[in-house]
Amino acid sequence: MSEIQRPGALYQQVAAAIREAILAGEYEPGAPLPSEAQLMERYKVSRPTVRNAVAALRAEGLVDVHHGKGSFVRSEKGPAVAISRHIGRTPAGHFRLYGVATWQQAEEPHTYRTHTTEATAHLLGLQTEEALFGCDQLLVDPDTGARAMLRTLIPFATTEAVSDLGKRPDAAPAAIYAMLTAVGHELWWSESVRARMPLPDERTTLRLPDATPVLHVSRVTCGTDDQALILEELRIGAARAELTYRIDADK
Amino acid sequence: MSEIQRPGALYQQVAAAIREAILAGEYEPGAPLPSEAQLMERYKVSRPTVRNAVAALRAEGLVDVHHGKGSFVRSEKGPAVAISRHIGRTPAGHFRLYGVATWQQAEEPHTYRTHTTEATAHLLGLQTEEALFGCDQLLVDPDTGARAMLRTLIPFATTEAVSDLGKRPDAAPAAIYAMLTAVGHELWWSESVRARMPLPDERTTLRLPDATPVLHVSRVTCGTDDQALILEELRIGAARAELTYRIDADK
DNA sequence: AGACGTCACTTGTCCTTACGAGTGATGACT
DNA sequence: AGTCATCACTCGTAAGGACAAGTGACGTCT
Repeated sequence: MSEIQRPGALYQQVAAAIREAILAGEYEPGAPLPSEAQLMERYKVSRPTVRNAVAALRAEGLVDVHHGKGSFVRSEKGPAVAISRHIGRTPAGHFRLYGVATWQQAEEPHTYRTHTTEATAHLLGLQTEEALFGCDQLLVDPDTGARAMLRTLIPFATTEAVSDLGKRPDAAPAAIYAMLTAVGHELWWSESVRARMPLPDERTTLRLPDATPVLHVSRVTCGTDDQALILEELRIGAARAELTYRIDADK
Repeated sequence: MSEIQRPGALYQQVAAAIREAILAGEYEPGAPLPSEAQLMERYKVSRPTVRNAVAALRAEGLVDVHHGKGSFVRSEKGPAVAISRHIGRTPAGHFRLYGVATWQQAEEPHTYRTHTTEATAHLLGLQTEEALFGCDQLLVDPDTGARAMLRTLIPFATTEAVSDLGKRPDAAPAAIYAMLTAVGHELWWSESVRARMPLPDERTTLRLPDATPVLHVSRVTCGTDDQALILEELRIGAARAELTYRIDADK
């Protein structure tokens, strides 16, 4: 390393130098970094050290690396999709879920039967091992190409009360809400938002770049008697999406 | 590698083998993995390959490594703190922000003067380079030790209308809302939630483990005339926290 | 002109070797 | 008994070499 070494490990010094250069605008977003050979030459370090430094920047999400081409400054430009989790109703009385409503199914929905786990039972207010309808969908935003995994879990108690639902567990959320309202439910929702690193299969199906977390949203839909009717789980790459909420103070 | 090699790189095969063992419950959460030397022996690979495999599992957040001790299966047990972003009002008319309200300041708040950037100007409905009050706080949940960074940005226009606010820009959010309500505002909030990997300084101040994203919440508080009054930005490690929202359909 | 093979460049993988540094237990010395 | 040095174990860092694999351009052959 040619510079004054402050923090500690060599590769961290190299990483810090490159990071500062990026944040200082020395390399434009999308522009290529020097090749590994050039970085070895510039900082007088071995290739493993250079690779270690670049790996650190990769883990921070600052740099994208393409095999055979080079390393490039990630062009952030913020989330491409704003998913509004605010739920409105059209004048005709139909529900509108802003954002996700316009998405398209990337492949055939997969419906199946399963049962509650410890986590899902708690959210739905049921015992464990109770039977559920399940439906997994892969959604795509045609404009941006952003992908999302949507899982809908419906207790048998709900489908018994709403016969249409048992026939169409793969219906769009808005349609499901309409069915529930048709039988007299006054709906409200409870959402919890988490973020974590994707598992390998999520990385591939959502087509996630390096170092991009997934937003994991669990929405429990409740009816008039405050009983949980449906559980929806949405997973989406956080690099491309943001969730928006509108909140009014209780009066 | 002793097993049949399917995917590709050796280290990925090793990583996959360990990952499956973890997910199959072969190693309990919190239990130590075999040491690097033992993994070299078991899979007949070199140390760099073993380290590469473990690094992959680290990046997935499956494994925690402690220098001098060993590698351990991360004990997830879900988020420790549920931060309710639902805003209620006490019978006396004071605001309550569930969750964050009980947090304590970990160090002295830092107040300063700054100006709007391209991003903040858009959220606040202002031009760029307009003057702002800023206040950065580091909050700690005494129960769980979870840490959060809270930044409050207040346009001069807001402090002029609410004289108390100019004197106490480091006030707690609930107190600020009370001040705004006292001058006749009917408040509502617009929040956007994103997740990304932390920058190095965020990693240290929030004391984040490996491979944990940060949840980044931007809350714009608006008054009676739907004009933006305040921008609050909350950053918190996603491994320990989840955000919860209650949503009612428009009627 | 077009198709295709080659070549130079890039990053990816894997090995060997060596030493530094944190941790905890063991055991000797005071 | 208590204190502290030592040691064996862990992971961390760094260097060197070698070859595989993806990419794009250049040049040749048809």
